[in-house]
Amino acid sequence: MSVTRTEPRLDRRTAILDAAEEQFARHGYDGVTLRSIAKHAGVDVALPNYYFGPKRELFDAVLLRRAEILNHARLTQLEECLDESNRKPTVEAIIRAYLRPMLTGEHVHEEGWKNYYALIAYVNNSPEWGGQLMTQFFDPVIKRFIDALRLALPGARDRDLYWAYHCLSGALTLTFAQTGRIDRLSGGLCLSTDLTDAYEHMVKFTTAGFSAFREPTDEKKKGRPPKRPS
Amino acid sequence: MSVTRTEPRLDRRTAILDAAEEQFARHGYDGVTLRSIAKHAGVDVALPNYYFGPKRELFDAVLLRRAEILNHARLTQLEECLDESNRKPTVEAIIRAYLRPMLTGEHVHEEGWKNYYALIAYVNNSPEWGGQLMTQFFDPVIKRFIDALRLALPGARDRDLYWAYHCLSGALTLTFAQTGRIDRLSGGLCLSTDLTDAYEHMVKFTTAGFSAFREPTDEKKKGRPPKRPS
DNA sequence: CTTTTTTTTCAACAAATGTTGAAATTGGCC
DNA sequence: GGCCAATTTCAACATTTGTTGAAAAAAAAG
Repeated sequence: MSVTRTEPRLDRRTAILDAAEEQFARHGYDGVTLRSIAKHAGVDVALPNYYFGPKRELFDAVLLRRAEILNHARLTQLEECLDESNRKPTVEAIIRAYLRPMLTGEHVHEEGWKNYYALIAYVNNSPEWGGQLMTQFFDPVIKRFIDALRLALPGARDRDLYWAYHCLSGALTLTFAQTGRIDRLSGGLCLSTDLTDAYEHMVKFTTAGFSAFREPTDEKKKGRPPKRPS
Repeated sequence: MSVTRTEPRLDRRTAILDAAEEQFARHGYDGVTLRSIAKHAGVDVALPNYYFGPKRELFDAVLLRRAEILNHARLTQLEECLDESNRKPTVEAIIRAYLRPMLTGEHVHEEGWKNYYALIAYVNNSPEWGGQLMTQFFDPVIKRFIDALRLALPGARDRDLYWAYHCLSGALTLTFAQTGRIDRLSGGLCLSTDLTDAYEHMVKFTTAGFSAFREPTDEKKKGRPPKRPS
């Protein structure tokens, strides 16, 4: 029952998690077999089942492992940003707090974390699990960021903030999907592996995007006078 | 060799394509079996192979079927926008030309097209095929849009435009993934199925995002915000 | 040491997978 | 009708899949 001592069984366990993380991120849930995971982890086929039960629960375990760490890192950045600004944060500062842990954090060059982020990109865009899993693992923290954005954009409607976050989330996850598309499209001018470059551009783009909702515009103002009594 | 008359063989063929489209969009390439496709199409298991060859070529056929139509619709909108503006288009007009066919076009309520868009969302974020397939099917048209954006943002660097398009693409594909996440996150305030609402918000967000690159900021000049002349 | 518990291996299971070749059916054309 | 080609069905194939139970090995405990 020792805690600090490196228990040998954990080596196999984390090896399985690491291998599963990489495989799931690369090929998706159905594109991966337990046998390939076991082979990459250097263990027997039956071992994943011994530790994690059925395949689906192994998938959840992979997702859960780093979720808390990421959430904690984001919340730390957010509170720091709120404190420094005396609870009057700028939009850019909030977005940087949100993106920094993933794009310029300390573990940004660790292969394991990159695989994890790619996996999140897969999950976020998956019609099967996107809604359920992202809500379960990340939305509590996202709500905190929305709260902060309300402070930075007092005029904006909630609906606008949610849609804006939707855009931010889509851009971020596409970045981590690491498809290499932007490399080809730009003829090598942009590198999908250059996360620092991606970070600066995404900050600028999404900050402007959020700020566009600073004051709510009349929704239906396309040549027809609004019928709403206001 | 008649053209207009509905040839009976085409019924089975398109039934297979429709079923494959829906299944692939919902579960991804590896999450779908030829048997489930055949069952949904109401045909024998061997028929997909007869028409399209191996599974992977059926997948490509699904992707290809509507790609040209979508590309054509987008180019039409773009040229219209360029003509109307005397080759001095606004950013917003270009973005609307890009999004309109998918979000407010005539076939926006056809189930087949919605499935197709969800499939593109899947492909765009897939590390396996994202780079290859999106480049092959869509990037020629995207380059035309980048050209137009250069007209609208003469001061922007090309690298900025590519990254900005990257953000737009990520937001758009997440919209079509139809995960329902924004519904839960917003507590029902936003509906992922309300494409008109998504359209207006994405236009506003991404227009501001692109416009943020109107003048290139000095890359390494953190403490000095540039003064916009206006 | 012995005993007990935990971990790992091994072999095998039933079910499901993509694919194929031959047979059966259909439809068009003389 | 008969003939030919295109289409569809059927049955089966060799693999591969996730999972399991028992045996073996390793580790921990006494």
